[in-house]
Amino acid sequence: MTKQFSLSEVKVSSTPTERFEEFLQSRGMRITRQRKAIVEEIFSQHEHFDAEVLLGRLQEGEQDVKVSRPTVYRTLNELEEAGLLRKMVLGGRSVYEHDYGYPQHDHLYCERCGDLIEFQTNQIDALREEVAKAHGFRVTGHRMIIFGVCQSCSVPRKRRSRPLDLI
Amino acid sequence: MTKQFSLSEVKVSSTPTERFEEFLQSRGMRITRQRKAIVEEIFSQHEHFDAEVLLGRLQEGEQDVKVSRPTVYRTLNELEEAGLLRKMVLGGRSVYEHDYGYPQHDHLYCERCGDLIEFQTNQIDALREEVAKAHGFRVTGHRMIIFGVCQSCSVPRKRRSRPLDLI
DNA sequence: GTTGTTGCAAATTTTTTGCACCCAC
DNA sequence: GTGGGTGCAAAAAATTTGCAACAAC
Repeated sequence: MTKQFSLSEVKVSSTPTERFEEFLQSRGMRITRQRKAIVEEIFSQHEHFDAEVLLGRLQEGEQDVKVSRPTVYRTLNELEEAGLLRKMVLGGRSVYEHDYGYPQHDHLYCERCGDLIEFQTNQIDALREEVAKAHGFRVTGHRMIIFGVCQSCSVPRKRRSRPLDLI
Repeated sequence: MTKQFSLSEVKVSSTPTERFEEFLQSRGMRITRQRKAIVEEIFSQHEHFDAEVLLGRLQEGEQDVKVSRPTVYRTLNELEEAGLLRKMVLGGRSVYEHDYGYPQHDHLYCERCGDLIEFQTNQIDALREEVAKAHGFRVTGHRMIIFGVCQSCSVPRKRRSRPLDLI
């Protein structure tokens, strides 16, 4: 027996693929080989990525399914709508990350090496609600990025008499 | 006497234009009519704007200075570097706001009407430092946007039995 | 068989760049 | 006068779209 639930029971989807397929079905959209390939590629590893990187991963080697650039873009939008991906814009391109089966978090962004580090704190939720209430807003989400320089990038190579940005 | 300080005293700039000119001089860049026109147009009103809107404002009517699109983009970058403007990306385009002589704040963004509302709280600074310290980050700034639906957009036209996103 | 989906090529949108002429210093 | 700045046109980069062929239901 490979499944825990029989067909007549209420199905609680556990994998991103399942959840995406439910989303598609609920909208009368089709489960295609391309969409399957994209979701599986995305959730095969937990990293931040952009459309171009994903396309590269889908096209490298001999894949059984061909996926084009427009389809990648279209499917990324669908996955975002389905609540499986979160999008943010960094340096002019859209960067995605998993937003399913993964705790809510925010980011530290190193302006020097581009590294994106996740952090989590419960303080943001409270703040979010407080602010929203004060303005009569109904919150659907938030995005917070702290910009700066990460530890390894701020290790000085040589002793400097003045910081870089004053030169 | 129109100035409070003599030429030999340390100058404390008060207007955005002055500050930008100091920035330019410190970099060996020139104070041109175009750059002047752009700064003055931007700081003549306190609103969020994007490159296209600004260009429109600079070109409408009979202006004494002609400013082209590339110059607008180049100057916006300079103003950001000078610390006079803050940039954020919303809906695929860069949106700017004043970042000089104006208190630090963040935004509520209405996903329905696109309205951008400023809010301020001292809680974010503390949070920022706390998180940064924990990760060995040197913070240079942050950006926080709360997404949702504003009060006027969430006023129901008719009584609905189910929320929109379930249809 | 219908109707949504895909790939292709082309279009769009936003922003940047090369370069000859121009002007601030 | 000299070197940075500007406008123009063109390029670049990211993303979207029209459409005919295709495939999921």
